[in-house]
Amino acid sequence: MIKLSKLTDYAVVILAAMAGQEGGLASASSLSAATSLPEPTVSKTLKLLVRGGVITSTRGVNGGYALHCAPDKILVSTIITAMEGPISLTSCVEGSDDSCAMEGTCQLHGRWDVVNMAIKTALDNVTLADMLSRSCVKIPSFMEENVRL
Amino acid sequence: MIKLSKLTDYAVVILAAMAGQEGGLASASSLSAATSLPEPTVSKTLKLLVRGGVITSTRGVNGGYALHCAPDKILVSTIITAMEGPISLTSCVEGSDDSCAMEGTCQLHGRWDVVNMAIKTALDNVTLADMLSRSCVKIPSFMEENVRL
DNA sequence: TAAAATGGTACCAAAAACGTACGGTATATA
DNA sequence: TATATACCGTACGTTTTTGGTACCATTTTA
Repeated sequence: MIKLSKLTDYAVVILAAMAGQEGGLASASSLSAATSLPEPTVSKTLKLLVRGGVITSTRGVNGGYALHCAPDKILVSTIITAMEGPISLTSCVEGSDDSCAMEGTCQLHGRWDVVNMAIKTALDNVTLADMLSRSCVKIPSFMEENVRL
Repeated sequence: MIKLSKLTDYAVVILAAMAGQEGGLASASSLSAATSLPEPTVSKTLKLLVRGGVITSTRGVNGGYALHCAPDKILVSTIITAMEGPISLTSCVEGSDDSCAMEGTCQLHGRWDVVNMAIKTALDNVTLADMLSRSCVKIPSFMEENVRL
């Protein structure tokens, strides 16, 4: 089904809430209230986003989270990578620890990188802002020209 | 991890074997021998590829499988769709049976379609032939021009 | 009629995802 | 300095998905 995890979906919902509120830090609990998502889940999601560099965190009283940069500067690929790890479609390419089981016979070892790069490029060209724009009138950046890919 | 299932990986390996052998039909058992993959797995994979229209099948004695068209006409998106179902990243958009749990609060219901389309477009521009070309000199079709996506 | 080959379905074990909980650490304020 | 707030890291049990296999039905040729 080539689908993303629910956590990634939540991430965008949460980021949308953060982008919506003007200024200041947002705590995990306030974002939980804003999104109607359970607090532990929100917290878990935020931690991953911090680790991925999508948002920043401030500890202590009055602490919270904030977008690391403007929504139109946050790439969807960055969000997905933060939530799901590196974007690579097959186990052949992801890690070097266990080499492909059919090393000898597999005639296209690593050729998935062609596809991986295509997807990576596609995701690099969609920003959080593209996803947030409610009016369907706006044309996402990747459709502005008559590009083939 | 946004990764494909192993079956999809096997599919490409099998398709490579089919593209490699000149003419005639290939049976599941012969493809099993050619790829060193267990026969039941090969069989299962082939069934899905037939259903997806990637290959054709002939029943009965001397039957077997054949590519539906030339490798450079077979899109990676077609292969992936055959093996994993429709390409849509989140459950929000895939089926209409269970509507999004946070219908009211989710402010970007369906906005993943922007990303889905980007990925679909990317996969539509890579063919099986692109993946099979062993010489790294060949430039995949989607890289021929200076496209942004 | 028998053999070869695909078609469809069902099942079990393994792996991954989901949701949650718990203890730790940093920081502002009283 | 004490305390409350809020992030940080890890771990655990349940549920879902995937992976691999088996079984029987159907089709076609010799």
